[in-house]
Formats: sequence, structure tokens, C-alpha cells
Amino acid sequence: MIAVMSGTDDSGDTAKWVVDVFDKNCPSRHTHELVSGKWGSLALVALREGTYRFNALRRRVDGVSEKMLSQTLQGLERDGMVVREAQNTIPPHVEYSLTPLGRRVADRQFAIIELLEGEYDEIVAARERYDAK
Amino acid sequence: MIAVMSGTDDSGDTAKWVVDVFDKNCPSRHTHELVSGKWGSLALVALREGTYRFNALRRRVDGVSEKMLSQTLQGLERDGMVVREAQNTIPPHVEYSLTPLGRRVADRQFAIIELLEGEYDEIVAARERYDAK
DNA sequence: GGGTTGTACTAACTCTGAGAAAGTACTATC
DNA sequence: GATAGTACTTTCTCAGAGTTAGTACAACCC
Repeated sequence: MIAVMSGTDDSGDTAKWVVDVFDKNCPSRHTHELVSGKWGSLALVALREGTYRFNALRRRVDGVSEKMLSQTLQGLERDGMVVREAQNTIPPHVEYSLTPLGRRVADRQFAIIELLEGEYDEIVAARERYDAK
Repeated sequence: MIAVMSGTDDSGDTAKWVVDVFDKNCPSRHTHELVSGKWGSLALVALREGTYRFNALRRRVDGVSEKMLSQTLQGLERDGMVVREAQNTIPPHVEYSLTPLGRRVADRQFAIIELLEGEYDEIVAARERYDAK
């Protein structure tokens, strides 16, 4: 899949360029790795359930370290997938939620999880067949 | 999302257990990381285009090392996502293709890539807004 | 009133696993 | 005869994932 973009390139000229995750130099690769990655995908799907505070999300996404959660949330915010709303209080109170775009990505990530969980017996069977050899 | 499975647990008894990617100890986590990961997702989506030989796939999935490609293909084969067909010749000739289940996962991965590539201008805009702060 | 727990992080350190490079055992082409 | 290509595996190295500790308070318990 290849998409064409218009904008400004290094030379400062208006140009068309191609968005293609299969190209290792395409900046969309970075976003793809973020939203598909281990923690990014789980964070997005969790946020489909509603607004989460930092530590609540950390408990929901079992196994994330604080470092990785804050790192991926910053990335997701930067790429317009989540919104961060902080009340300037002590103790801090920060809420994370999905943007419309984040919701669309999260829905598609959920479809994958739903499929994997639903067909998990088939996966286990395949694995047993493979290991038997 | 939570799915219920029946099978044999550690004690040897038939038991019901819950498949839940959000649980760090659930074995489905492993499959999810494999098919959603950087190389797993791209390999699956590439194989939607048809059968690929090892090195052709390596050229298609720009940036994978041979080690990582062979590692993820083995994982995908083990989990019943791809089939590996090797002709016992020298030089070797090996073909990789999707199983029906692999195809379903790949279609969903493709939906994500399609969305990201299509909305990439929005992502770039969000990133510029974030960095301006 | 003192101790513990909780909040949302960041900074420093450790250690796993991703990536690079080289080896294999041949064949086909120049 | 040399070079390129096939599908890998093995070894080595370094970036990035994960762990731990620290922050600056508030709210709860005894």
C-alpha cells in the first residue's frame, strides 16, 4: 500500500512524496511500530474502554514498566492518537483518552486481538503440531 | 476482550482457562507480540501479495536482517500463520505463504497500515503541533 | 504525630535481545 | 576461475527495554 503526500521537503520546495511502511526510511514506519508495538497496541485498545489515569492504565496493561508506558504515551500523544489532560494539582491527576484517529486505530488493533483470542485454540493446535516434529 | 479455552493445565486435569492478552502471563501475549511486532506484521502483510521466497521477502520487507526474518517466519509457522515449503535442492528453494488464519490476521494488519498511510498527513500535523510546544 | 500508601513521572543503571558480519555448501552465470 | 545468488545459522556488539530509586506532596490509619 502506497499513499502520496504533499508538503515541504528538505530543500524547502513543495513536493509529493510516497508514504510506504515497507520502506525503511519512510517516517510512517516509526508510527507503525509505535501503534503496533507491544505496549502501544495494548494501550490504545485499553483506552477504547474509556479514559484512564496513568497508574490505572499501568495496572490494565499488565507488565508495562512506568518508563515504557510514559514513553509510549508521549509518542502516541505526539502522533495524535491520544490526548493527555493534566490537572495541575498535588498529587498529580492526569487523564488519557483517544482522539478520533486514535479510536480508529484502536478499533483495528482490537479486531486483531479479538481474532487471536477467538482462534487461540487453533494457534495452540498448530504449535503442538510444529513442536511434535 | 476475554476468551475461554478448554484443555489441559499443569496439573494434568482438564480445565477452562481464560485467554487474555492484557494478562502478562497469558501465552496469547507471545502470539500477539509476534503478529503485531515490527517484522511479523510486515511479513504477514507482504505475504498477502502472494507466495514469497526467503530472499524476495527480505527485499520486500525493507530493513529486516536475515536473522530476524528467519526467526519471525519460524514463529509465524509455529503459530499456524504461514506455511513453509522447501524443495530439497541445492541451492535451496523455499516458499512461504499464508494459512487461512494467517490471511485473516494479515487482512487486519493491512487495515491498520492502510489507515496510517491514508491519514499520515493528520499524523504529521499532530506531530508538528506537539513539537511546537 | 508518625508511618504507609498513592499520584505521575524522570534519571541512572543493568542486562536482554535486535542487528551486523561472517560462515556454509553448493549452482549458475560471466 | 571469479563472482553472485540461495536459505539459512552462529558469533559478536551495542541500543534500547526493564529495573530501581528518587521527587513533592496529600490522604489515610493507629
